[in-house]
Amino acid sequence: MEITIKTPRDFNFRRTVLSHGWCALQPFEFDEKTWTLIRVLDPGQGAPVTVEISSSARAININTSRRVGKKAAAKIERDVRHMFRLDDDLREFYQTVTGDPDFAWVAHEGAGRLLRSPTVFEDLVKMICTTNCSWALTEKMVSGLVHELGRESADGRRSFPSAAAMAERPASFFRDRIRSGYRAPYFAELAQRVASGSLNVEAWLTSELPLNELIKEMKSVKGVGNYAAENLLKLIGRYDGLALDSWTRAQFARLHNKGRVASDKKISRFYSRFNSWRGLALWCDLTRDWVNSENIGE
DNA sequence: GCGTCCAGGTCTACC
DNA sequence: GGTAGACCTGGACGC
Repeated sequence: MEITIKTPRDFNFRRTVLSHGWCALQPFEFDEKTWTLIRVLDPGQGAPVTVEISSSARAININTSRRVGKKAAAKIERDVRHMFRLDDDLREFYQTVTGDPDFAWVAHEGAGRLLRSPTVFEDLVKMICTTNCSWALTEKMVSGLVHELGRESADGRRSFPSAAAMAERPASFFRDRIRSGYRAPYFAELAQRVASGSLNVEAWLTSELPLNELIKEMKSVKGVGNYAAENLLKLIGRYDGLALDSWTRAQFARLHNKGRVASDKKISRFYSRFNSWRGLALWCDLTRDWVNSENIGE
């Protein structure tokens, strides 16, 4: 079964898929030969569905692993729109960067839409998995969660586990089976809070809290510090924070400081001209070469 | 084979 | 409020 979604004029499928590392973290799978993003989605009723997502002229095409009803199809479309940020309005951002010769390419290529998961919960858990470890360990922890606790689609692939599924497991499970180390009690506590309803992380998407209060709420989740909170903010559409980490600092040094370590203040000054869009400007700048000139187009 | 370092940080105790 | 030290894992590296 195929579902087609029209895309905005300034949308770039390839830039969005490769906007950051999420496309390599399960349940996402990226087929670079066919430029197809594959993952399991929970349609809300019945078994999970595997979707293969590709693009054509001004459209995203979704192939589902089985036929689904109207409600499920609508849920899948909502999830894909959410993941690819199709409803994000980046016109102000593009106007801002177009005035700068070194950043005009961002608008020209339609960069700036950061791929996200269908739920804030999934993004939050994954973000904690990226902290203080190698990318290989991040992949190991995330795939462990999917394989141990995800629901199975007909083709054997699995969804990302729900908070309820994770809440059924003790901290020892996350330590011994997921190999998440000191993060294990954090996952157990987070899943309990979300599953019980005492913490509604999905509400962050539409929160009208001032930035500082929203960050404070995010940091009430153990394992979430400045880096994780600022990256989560980017995924809910707020780009004030730079989310500096060892990789972004090294990349900035390479691109803008002749290979020498730059202070965080210097990095902050460099992007300050982009005001509330500075976090997104930084990310686009440092990841520009992730998509080369040969595969920018659709 | 073994020890050390460190990676897309965070938490806590202490000052 | 600022900071030092501890915290898990696993791969890379030097010996």
